[in-house]
Amino acid sequence: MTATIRDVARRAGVSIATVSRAMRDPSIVSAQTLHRVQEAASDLDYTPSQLGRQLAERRHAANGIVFPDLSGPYYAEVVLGYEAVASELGRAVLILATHGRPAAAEMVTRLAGRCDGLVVLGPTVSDTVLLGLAARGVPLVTAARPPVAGVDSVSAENAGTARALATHLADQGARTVLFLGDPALSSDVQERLAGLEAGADAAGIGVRVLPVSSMDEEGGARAAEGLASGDLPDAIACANDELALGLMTALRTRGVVVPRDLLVTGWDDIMAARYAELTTVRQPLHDLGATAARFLDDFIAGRRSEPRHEVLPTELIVRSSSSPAKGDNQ
Amino acid sequence: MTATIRDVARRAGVSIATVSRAMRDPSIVSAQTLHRVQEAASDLDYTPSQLGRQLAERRHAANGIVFPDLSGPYYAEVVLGYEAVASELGRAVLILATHGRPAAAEMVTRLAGRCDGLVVLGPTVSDTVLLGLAARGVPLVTAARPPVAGVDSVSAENAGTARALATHLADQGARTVLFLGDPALSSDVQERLAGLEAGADAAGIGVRVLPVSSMDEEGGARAAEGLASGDLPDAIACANDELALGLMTALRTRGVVVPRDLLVTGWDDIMAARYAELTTVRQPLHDLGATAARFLDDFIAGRRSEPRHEVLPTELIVRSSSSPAKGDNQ
DNA sequence: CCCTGCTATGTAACCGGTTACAGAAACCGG
DNA sequence: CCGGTTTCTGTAACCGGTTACATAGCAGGG
Repeated sequence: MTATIRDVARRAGVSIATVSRAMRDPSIVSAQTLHRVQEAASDLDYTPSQLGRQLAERRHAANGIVFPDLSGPYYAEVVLGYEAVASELGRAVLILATHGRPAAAEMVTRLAGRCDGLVVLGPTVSDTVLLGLAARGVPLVTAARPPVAGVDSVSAENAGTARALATHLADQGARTVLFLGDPALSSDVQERLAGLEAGADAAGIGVRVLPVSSMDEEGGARAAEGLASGDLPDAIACANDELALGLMTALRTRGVVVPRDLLVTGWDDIMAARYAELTTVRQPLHDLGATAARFLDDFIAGRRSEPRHEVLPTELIVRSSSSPAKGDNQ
Repeated sequence: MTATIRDVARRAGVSIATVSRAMRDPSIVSAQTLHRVQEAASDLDYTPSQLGRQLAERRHAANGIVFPDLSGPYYAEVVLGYEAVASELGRAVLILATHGRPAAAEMVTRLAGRCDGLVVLGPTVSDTVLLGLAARGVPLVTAARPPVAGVDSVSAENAGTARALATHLADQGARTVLFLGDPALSSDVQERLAGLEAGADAAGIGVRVLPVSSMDEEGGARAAEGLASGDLPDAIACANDELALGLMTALRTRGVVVPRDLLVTGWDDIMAARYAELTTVRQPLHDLGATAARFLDDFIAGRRSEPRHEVLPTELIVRSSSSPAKGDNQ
């Protein structure tokens, strides 16, 4: 068995209190005692038990982060930004992927019992669950999902850039735009659609909506199959890049040439979008996670006043999928 | 303050032992008592403290996973596979990204104190650190790095598929192959190079090695600049996809046409490789993580006998970057 | 020389659970 | 009606730390 503080105390001929003090703050122990304790500790290869410490201090020194998935580049990058800041602040990071499981609520609640605070990303659990946690006093920050009353949130701007996207498509000569994605699925999608519609209205062009079975390449490919060849829109704005990529690939096999026959845009600016020459919107993913981590830390440390809701800026990236003029290069 | 087991016991008029029993195994408590305890617990909104429980049970019910980074799709996918299995086994997952920081060893050691076991991926900490942890009795599994004596490991096959890759390049008519990547950087790279050389030898073609400054797109782009225009090899085999993608993009701006002038291959089969039509090698990333999680669990549960070293199969994916015949489609 | 104040240390009460052990109550067959 | 089980519950000792409070020793000022 591994050595405990009592073993060290016995060996050094001091009390456990002294050992504890020597470990946490060497300056409050006499030089001689310190030396004896350190000797005993290293002899026994002693490492203070984090559990004992945490129980006594009544803090976990850990934060949790909950996300739907990690297979896309999206959440991975957010998690990474989060981890970078959290570990800098000396907190461990617990992750939980919900994968749309129905037991998600229970899993999140259990997770909340293991950490000092939680960041919840995207469509993972219902607002009810979050309100329940907040009521129990669990420090909470949401990211990439609609703000919940009284809970800090961080998200990326949607409507404004979507509006700019509509303007861009109109500038490229599009008269009819199809929005590919299910607004019911997430508030981000809703906001993107709303912005797109606003921009389209202003430019005097029309927007139709086509829901998808899933927000991945497969969903995009399926949507492509469903499009009537005779009646293609001028442009298809997809709710994310994966949809757009799947769509473009499927369209190509049908002989539709992008952007000549049809403009296509995505959202997220994942790495593959660059190589597919896909026009898209870049989000500050890393920052999203990092900001969430800082908000959470402020909250835990009691430095927050009112709930904050930060919206980070996004950027339209025009590539050749929506802009024949851009040629084949970026 | 949140309710403790003693509050519940007092309210239900029973001892804390009874409350504990009622919470963990309702069947060993009389129906009447159970009801009273449950009532009291729900009145007080009682949730057992994980910390108290963990200390008493002397287990964390959590595993850690250490990786260099999460920005590429590589580790993200492995982590995800790991998380899926671990959470199924009822264990929380703690993550730690080392980012090549020198303090990594200390961070890993601290992490080890918070979980029942650890999976260590790739170039994160030295073998010495791992041996130290193993000696302290920390259950350990390594993945995507060379096996350490006495420690379970999981990795993906390198040499065999690299050999197949060399054969493929020779079949495509390449006489000279340049390997792009620094073998000193990781054992995976070493093995890939060794396999490539073996295959090239067998096919009677030559291999040169060009180290890179970094294993990302930037590194690939820099390497492209360094190539003498007059003296291009027939093929460039890159140590990973990002290098290959960066290289191809840079070559294109120089007017070099792939695959007409030069064949290029990567390794990993990240999503962007598909869109760039890059020949590459697919690794079972999700499986890598999942297998590591199972190994670790077996170890912790005491079900292991001898250290195991599993090598998962990989698959050569030929696309048009190395195969003019493939045309522009996959 | 005594009193005061400071430093270094020990004692013991936590933190919030689990569980070995023991005792009480109820139930059983003979 | 009695001894032996079985079932349920309580007592108390952990798990491994932190820390409030008490105390001893010692230096310094009056």
